[in-house]
Amino acid sequence: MKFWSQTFIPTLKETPSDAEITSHKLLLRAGLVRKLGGGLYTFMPAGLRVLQKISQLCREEMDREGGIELAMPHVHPVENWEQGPRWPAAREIMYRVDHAGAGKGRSKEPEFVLGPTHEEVITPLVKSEITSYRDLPKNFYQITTKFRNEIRPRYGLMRAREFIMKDAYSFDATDEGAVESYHKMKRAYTAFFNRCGLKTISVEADTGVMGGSFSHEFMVPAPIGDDDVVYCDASGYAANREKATSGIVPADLADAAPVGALEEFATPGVVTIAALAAAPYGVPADQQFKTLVYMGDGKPFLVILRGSDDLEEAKLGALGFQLWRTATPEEIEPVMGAKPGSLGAVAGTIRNPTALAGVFADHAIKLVGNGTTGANKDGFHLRRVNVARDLAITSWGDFRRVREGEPCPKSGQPLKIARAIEVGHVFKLGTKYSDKFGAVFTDANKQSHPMVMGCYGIGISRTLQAVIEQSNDADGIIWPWSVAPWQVLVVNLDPQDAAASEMAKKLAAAAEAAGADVLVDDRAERPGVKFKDADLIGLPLRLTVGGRGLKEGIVEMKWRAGKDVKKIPLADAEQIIAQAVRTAAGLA
RNA sequence: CGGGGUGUAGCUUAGCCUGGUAGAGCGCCUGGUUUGGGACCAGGAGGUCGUAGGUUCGAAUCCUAUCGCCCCGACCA
Repeated sequence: MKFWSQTFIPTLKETPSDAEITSHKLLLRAGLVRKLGGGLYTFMPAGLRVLQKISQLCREEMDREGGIELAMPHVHPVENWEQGPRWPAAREIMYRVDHAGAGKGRSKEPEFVLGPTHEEVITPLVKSEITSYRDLPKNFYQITTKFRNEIRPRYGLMRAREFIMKDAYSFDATDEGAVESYHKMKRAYTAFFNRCGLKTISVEADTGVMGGSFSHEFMVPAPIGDDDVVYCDASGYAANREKATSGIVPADLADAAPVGALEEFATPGVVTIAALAAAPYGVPADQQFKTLVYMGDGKPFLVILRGSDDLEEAKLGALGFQLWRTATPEEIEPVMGAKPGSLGAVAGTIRNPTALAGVFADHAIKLVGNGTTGANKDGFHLRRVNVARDLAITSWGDFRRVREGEPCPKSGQPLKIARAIEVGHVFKLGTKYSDKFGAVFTDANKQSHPMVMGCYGIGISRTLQAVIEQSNDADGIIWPWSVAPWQVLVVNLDPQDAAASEMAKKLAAAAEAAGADVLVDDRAERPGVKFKDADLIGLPLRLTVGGRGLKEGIVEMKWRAGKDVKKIPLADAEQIIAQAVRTAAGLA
């Protein structure tokens, strides 16, 4: 048992002004963390306990599915990253570490980076250590601090520069094996989040910088989330908005026959979809083609969408570029022949079509059939543009952003969209990393193959905050039994009184013997302060010992999540408490 | 990086517009009274007003720059 006076739980009556969301406020007010700088937090004693409990649950679930724990360095030689498949994209989020005296030496400046994840470390390791199919599959994991130079740290631990993550890497001999490893991890994640008392939904996700063939994210629905989840209750379809599709695009290209010859018309000053939709032109947005110019690994390419649709930028990842961004007007004009606002993809109107890396069309433009687009001549547009006849399309894809209410691709029912926080992510990577690093093995037929990989992350510190975000009330945190810093709080209202202190210790010992972690509030504070703090720090079970109760021959028992205060007779108290603890632990 | 906001005691903040010796509440220290839901009385400590320039007889207040932090957008567990 721990006495409050012997540890350090600096609670705050007032909310620090730099916290905005509930969980961040409670982290600070309950004395769980303190800020060092933007996205940098000290875990205070109680916060550290929660972190350790969550880590332990994670460890147990990983081990259950065959995970093997190890610990890799935080400082990585930059060469590992230069060799890896995602250096151009990853370098921007990595902190660089130069050794003392860098730049003074005669040879090339050694350079290190702080690890944002560890594919570039584990893959070379496995390459040199594992060469036979007999040693596969393997799944290595660790729970460590990760470093990312976040563009914008925010919401306390939700998006930090330095955070705790569980990362795992699976290596299989076959694709089927990799799929099996992937499902084991999905299972482990589901079990882990359940044990943390966290309601999550798993959604299809974009693979992003990671690369890889498919992935799922574990999301906690919350209005402050960074992601939009698109879902359908009827079919169970759920996907990150970056990845989500809708059933809105059934049209066949053949249905849209040309309706006449192309015609150019003057549109002085019209540079937006909305302006062309307004009088005097009156071309509805969904009858326009929107032409966007992007730069992919240094070369321009076009994306064509319905005028009424928005681009979902993450979907451009399917095009195979390492890096992409919107093109600047200076880059656009020499290629297209016009400034943004008058652009189009009609073959023959593009000034320098050979400069383009491709023209990529969203399926939804089939719904337009014949529409209006820019003439690649400032102040002019073209009408009666036919998709099949006039547009110089390299390939088709899904690039549009899904909107709420569009039909579900599975059930046809209206899709819903909700904000959510990503707390876990599983990727099937394939051989992207093993190819790059030469992580190969020899099979039974003496043939050499690249290992098939997967990688799996859980934001441990983020999970901690997500639990608070999901489990609190106006008075403070309501910890689930499984991750509470302590599970039982014995409030001694009269710590100067020997009998009360004796009883408090006795009850604490009984709870502890039954398997609970116990905190005893022995501070010389007024009762009001102690009750307020008890609610704020949110331990699941509260026992109250005071002179008044002792005179009556009772102590009080109250669950943080409930309202009832039970008076229990002193004679039965130890037994009742032990029973309550066992029951709660059994539920956890 | 773009847009918006903000910086005054450990915390929450007033004062700034309209320049004139920096105020309060909480917390902290001392003494007393209290004692079952953030007590009361009396006394006390604590602030180069983010930093640097400038304007002015005089700057927390006006101007410029700079830094930190918070919020909105693009990236991530």
